[in-house]
Amino acid sequence: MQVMTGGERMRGDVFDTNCPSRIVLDHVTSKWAVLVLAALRTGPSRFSELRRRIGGVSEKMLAQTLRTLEADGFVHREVAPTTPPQVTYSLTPLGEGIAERVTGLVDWIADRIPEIQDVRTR
Amino acid sequence: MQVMTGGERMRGDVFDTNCPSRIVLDHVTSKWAVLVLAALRTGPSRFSELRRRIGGVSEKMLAQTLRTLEADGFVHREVAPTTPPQVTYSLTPLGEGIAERVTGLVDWIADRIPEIQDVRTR
DNA sequence: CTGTATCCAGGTTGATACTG
DNA sequence: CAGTATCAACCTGGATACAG
Repeated sequence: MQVMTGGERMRGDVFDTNCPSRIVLDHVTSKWAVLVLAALRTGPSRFSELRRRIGGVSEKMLAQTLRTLEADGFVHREVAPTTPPQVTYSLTPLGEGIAERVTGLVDWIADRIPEIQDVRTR
Repeated sequence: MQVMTGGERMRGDVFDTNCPSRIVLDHVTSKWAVLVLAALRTGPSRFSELRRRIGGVSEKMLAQTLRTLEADGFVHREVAPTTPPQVTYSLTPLGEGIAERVTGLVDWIADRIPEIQDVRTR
């Protein structure tokens, strides 16, 4: 935790490293969140189904990612009171918006990978 | 480093955690890269000027971030052969594209912070 | 099935000191 | 001015075991 000692930077914009926008940005661009958002764009999904579709994710990280996205209002969690319990995750309207943009950014980059690789070799 | 043991996931899309797009996404959405891109959108800037404008960044992290962005082709580094040396950083055309989109994403999120905070308190 | 708790290795960060 | 080198501290993430 870093303390602002003076009034040197009090704007609420992107230059404030700990502004809410930056925190949410980190959430939605995190390693697994990108994949969760992409997976949920095709429709609601259960925990174990997500775990299967997103290869390599641990239970801990999937649960953590889903909790964060839920807290931010991007993902809806629906528990069916059965035994064993069934939990279904889906995108909220807000979640669909962010999912579209995040995957859009990934796709924009993907389209330019040839150019980027080109620079790297030069 | 994780090894793919089978052919279970060979697509080149977003579901491949280590695909080039994801790597570049991590670069440009990293803590300091977002701020560097935002700072450079207003025009070329020198090392120490960037350090002043982006409060809290260490020399090491600024240098590291700039080297990564340069390697990806988003930032151009111009050295004037004077003493003391003058190094000027600027966005490449590719860099302007990504800067626009990254800050756009941050702004999109910023616009919805009220909604998000609303969910958090509920 | 859907998680939570714990532990630990590895990577990332930042302070500091130093160089050309 | 514009960095690089070094090192300790922190944090993240994954494996494992366990619980409701």
